[in-house]
Amino acid sequence: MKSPQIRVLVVDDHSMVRMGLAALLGAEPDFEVVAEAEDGTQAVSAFREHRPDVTLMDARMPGGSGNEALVAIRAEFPSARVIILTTYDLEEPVFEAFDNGAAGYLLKSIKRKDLIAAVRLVHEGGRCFPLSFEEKLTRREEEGRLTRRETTTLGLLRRGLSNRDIGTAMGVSENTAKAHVRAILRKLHAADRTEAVAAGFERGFLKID
Amino acid sequence: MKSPQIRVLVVDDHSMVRMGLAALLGAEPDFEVVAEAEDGTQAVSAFREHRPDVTLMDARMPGGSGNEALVAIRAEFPSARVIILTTYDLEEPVFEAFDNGAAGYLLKSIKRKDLIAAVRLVHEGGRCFPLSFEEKLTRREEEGRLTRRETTTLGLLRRGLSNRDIGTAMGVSENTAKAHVRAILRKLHAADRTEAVAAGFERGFLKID
DNA sequence: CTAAAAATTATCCGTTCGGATAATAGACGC
DNA sequence: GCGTCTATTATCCGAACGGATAATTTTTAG
Repeated sequence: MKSPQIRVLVVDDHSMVRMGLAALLGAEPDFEVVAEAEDGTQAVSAFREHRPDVTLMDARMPGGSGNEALVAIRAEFPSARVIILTTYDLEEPVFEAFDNGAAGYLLKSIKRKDLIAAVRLVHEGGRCFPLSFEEKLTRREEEGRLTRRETTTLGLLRRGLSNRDIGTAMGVSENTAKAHVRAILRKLHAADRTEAVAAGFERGFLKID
Repeated sequence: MKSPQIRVLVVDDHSMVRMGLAALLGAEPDFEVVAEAEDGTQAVSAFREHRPDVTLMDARMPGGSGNEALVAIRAEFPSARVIILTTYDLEEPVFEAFDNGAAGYLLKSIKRKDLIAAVRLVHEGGRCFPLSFEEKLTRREEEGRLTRRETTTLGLLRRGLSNRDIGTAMGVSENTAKAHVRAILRKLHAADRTEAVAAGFERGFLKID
């Protein structure tokens, strides 16, 4: 081992993805997968034990999202470099990863060459986010993100609740619920609550299951 | 090669999944990954050339779903044994795979041991579908599947169209559109069009992107 | 060919929605 | 302390929605 190794932690609930990543990265002589984890809890433990240079972590896992594990790891190790991996390019999870101090965000469809380059870049202190990310951040600032109450409201809209029932469920008046719904429609550019829920899924505010 | 090899074709747009599957299957002495493909078109070509015993194919790929490739392959090779792989257990894609003659349907979260067993089972002529599949099939028969027009209508609901606009878009009257919407609400057990769209995503009738 | 399923249209009616508008109060940051 | 953001509430009103019901035509399947 004369050249400095890049020590990588791989976190994904799918063993086939973990093995694939290990195979992809292992082909590079200066890469070393020092540990694997199946969920967020294991990820934090594994990070503590191995202190990897770079962590590749799936955005969605049973028992805590990748973003939760990211927060936990960076709370304990502020200099941790974590790249979030995802299947779909939904903007909300990217924003969360960015806000939580991720070093990068990559689609699982990335080609081997680009993956290697991204890990090297992050190892050297760089960050890698989608090309279209800047403009999305800009638009997010212009239009505003959904507030806590609006996020709750969107979750109730999805369940088919009327404004009245949303008010009851949230302990506020029907008029307040209506105000939240209108704010959602405006921010998501939706014509009605139905399109808002669809946009919620498309942009990652709402998740299946 | 004294023992008969099980020749496998792996189809997935993610190279890390292809490599992972190859690694998982390659560990078995009587398994051989004879080809890989990145999309449906390549899958059909690869099948023609290699005639694998079992094909493992991702349900969703750019340029044609796994189900489309499944139909194409089985039209040409009716005895083809194809297992559809998917990340989420959405019922509609499972139904499609079943209807199109898939030999099985597996979640990507499957453990190595179970994957091996499933491929062996399929190679021997068996079929593997989720345990909960029977009852879902039953419920599907009771409640009826969405018709072609209803599926179209659901896609327009998602876009935020009113009944009137749905009628215009489909070249029918507003009353007809309303009838389709009501049929959708009944079949999906949705209180309103908003919950119907959410159910559409959750059950795989609607897809992100 | 015939029975079942799908597609089409319509009316009535009470409920809900969404736009426009405005005001008050608490929290947070600088 | 002061402005911004969030949360809350309210009213008015036309448009849209969803339930109930029923009939006709077209298509599909056996």
